[in-house]
Amino acid sequence: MIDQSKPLRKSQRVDLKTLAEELGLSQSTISRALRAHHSIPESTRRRVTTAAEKLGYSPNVRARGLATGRTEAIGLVFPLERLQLAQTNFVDVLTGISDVVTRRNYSLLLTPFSDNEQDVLRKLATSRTVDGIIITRPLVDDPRIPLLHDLGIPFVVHGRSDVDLPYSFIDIDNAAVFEKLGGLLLDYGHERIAVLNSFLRFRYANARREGYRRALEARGRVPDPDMMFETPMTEQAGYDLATALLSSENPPTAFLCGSVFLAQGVYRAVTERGLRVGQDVSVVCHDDGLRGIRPADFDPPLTSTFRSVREAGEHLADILINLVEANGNKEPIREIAEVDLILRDSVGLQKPRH
Amino acid sequence: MIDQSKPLRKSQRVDLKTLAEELGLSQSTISRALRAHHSIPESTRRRVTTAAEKLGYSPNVRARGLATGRTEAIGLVFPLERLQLAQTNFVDVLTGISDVVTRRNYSLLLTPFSDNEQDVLRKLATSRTVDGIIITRPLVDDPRIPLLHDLGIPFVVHGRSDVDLPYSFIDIDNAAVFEKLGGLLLDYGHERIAVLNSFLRFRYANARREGYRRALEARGRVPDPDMMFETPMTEQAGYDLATALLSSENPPTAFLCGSVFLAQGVYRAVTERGLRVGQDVSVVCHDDGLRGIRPADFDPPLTSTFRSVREAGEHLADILINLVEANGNKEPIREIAEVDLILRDSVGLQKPRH
DNA sequence: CAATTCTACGCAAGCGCTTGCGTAGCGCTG
DNA sequence: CAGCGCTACGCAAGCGCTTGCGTAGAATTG
Repeated sequence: MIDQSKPLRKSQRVDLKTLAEELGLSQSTISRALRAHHSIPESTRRRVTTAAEKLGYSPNVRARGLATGRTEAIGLVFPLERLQLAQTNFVDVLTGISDVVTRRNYSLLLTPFSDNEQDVLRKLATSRTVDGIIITRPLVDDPRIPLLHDLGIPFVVHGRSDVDLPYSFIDIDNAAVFEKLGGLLLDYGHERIAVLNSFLRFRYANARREGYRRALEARGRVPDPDMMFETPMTEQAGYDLATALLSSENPPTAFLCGSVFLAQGVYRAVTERGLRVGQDVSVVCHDDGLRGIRPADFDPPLTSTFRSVREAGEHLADILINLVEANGNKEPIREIAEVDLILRDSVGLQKPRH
Repeated sequence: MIDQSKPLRKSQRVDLKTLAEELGLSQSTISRALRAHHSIPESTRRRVTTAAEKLGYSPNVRARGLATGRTEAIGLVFPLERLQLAQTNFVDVLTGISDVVTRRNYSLLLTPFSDNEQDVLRKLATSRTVDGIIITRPLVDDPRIPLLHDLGIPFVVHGRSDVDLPYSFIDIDNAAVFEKLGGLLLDYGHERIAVLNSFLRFRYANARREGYRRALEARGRVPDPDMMFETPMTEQAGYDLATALLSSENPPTAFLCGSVFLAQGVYRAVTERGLRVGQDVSVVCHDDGLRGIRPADFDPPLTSTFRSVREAGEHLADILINLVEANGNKEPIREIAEVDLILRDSVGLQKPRH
């Protein structure tokens, strides 16, 4: 344990001044050398960087932030329960964000809230803790967007909102999701389709409903309000609903689910009643590509639309950081990704009723 | 949309100076008033706070941080894959941490790394981005601990390491976990017990092995190296291993699993072979109390030791923040929590072999 | 070789906040 | 009413960094 090779005197705070004295240069030169300013010749630059390395110098981000107005950190604001719930796509989004943030040498400030989101956002923005903000799951008409817009901080939304402001978002074509999924079931002859959607206050759920309506309309039909449900996107909810519906007097022959978790619950209910998915009952859903739950592994494999929410996370972070670094000289980014409909074995022709 | 009640001129940066001019006071007074310094009378304090509220002032954390040396943020450093994997207790720990951090008005800096953890830690500490650091899953002899210790930044470890330094940690008695679990199986007469442990480089896995050894020893027996496994803590790993073992010529009659995921896999393997857990094969595990996977809901309910890893997370954050606020005038906190052994129905007497 | 242009670096003013020290002006006391 | 201690506040020096502007001295030019 006798190790004299330790390069730095322990916990002696080493700052620019120290470095400057050590090298007989001014702070400005050191600073510029470290930031690779062009006015500094390669030779001294190297001298500086090696000295910095040796002394274990790394700039005080608070001071730098004060001077530059930049933090090199972005914030992710979300309701705490999205972390608490087991069945959520949040962690997958987080993973994507986290990945890019790390790669681009930024920091990620996790900012959960319980009930006072507006305050949290306002404080995060005005305290200049972060350079930009990501928010998720926008409502149909989301007040956070005008708020952040007024606050003048770069932000990007995972999903969009029907707000007439120039903000950045990425989204998938949620109307297309339910239009494709619904259309498939209709084309297979299903007449009673249970639609398990999320809560309509969320823009994406709303769009999905509209997409389903279009699928019906294109085939000369109209929605049956009794078959449209707003429900949490959990296995249990799917199970409960499916169980109830299947034992009703006029049970659905197909289920259109907003998430894999719902579909999972529906599978369980169907199986439990001795029925067979894909034969007696058809099931489809939208798949976010979550870790650990893959439609292809269902029995039978589950037909679904697909778009990786983790990639969405990566994208969000990239867009936001670009926005930040462009310093406001950048048009809002608005991306609507296509979804793929992947046919597997969970859909069959509607059987004649007996 | 004609709303003249908007309280603040949009995005005009409002700082201490602005406030000071607005109120005809000095910056110092404003600052002290906002921090509720005793030399400021209640009356002016109120005047200041209401003005601050009205103008939407919140202090620039970078500047404050520079002046005070505090960030009011803590960092969580972890390998990125702990987020990527579906089966991990990491998100539960994170949830606990996140909860407390929010409650105590701190920020949480998520700092994943891919391969250069030491650098990340060093940079995080010396750049003064955070006031303290949480690290997880220590090795038997973990180099991060001396590093952080030398760096002189407050930190706390989730789990402990056999390093002779005064650092803070919380842990469970992992030896007791496998001693209890193993003892139970032994007392039920099992002779061939497959032990599915994590990798021994981790201190906790090591301690567990030792605990199991003690359980054996107390009953006059010695470990069978062929029955001790180091494996990822996933369902698939549990399934694969159990499948292989059950079809070997001298199959185990019991499985001691390090995690619920492993146990889940073992259940699947057992069931698939037409055997019955609790009758033909016994299974026990340690349960971290993860979201969405509860031993009590297994079929049959799974006997396990229990300690909530989410509470551990809460605890970690609390301890670290206390440490930070004590400013180094605080002895290291070392807590080793008890685990409860909860008997359910997954253990039966060893059947006589036929 | 004087005039000019670079090259390589230094000065010093912030960034927005905290805080040790100082000081008017007030009400008391004796 | 001089002397005193408070009360309520202001001054100004940082915290560690960035950056616009300035300037020696070397290199280049005609």
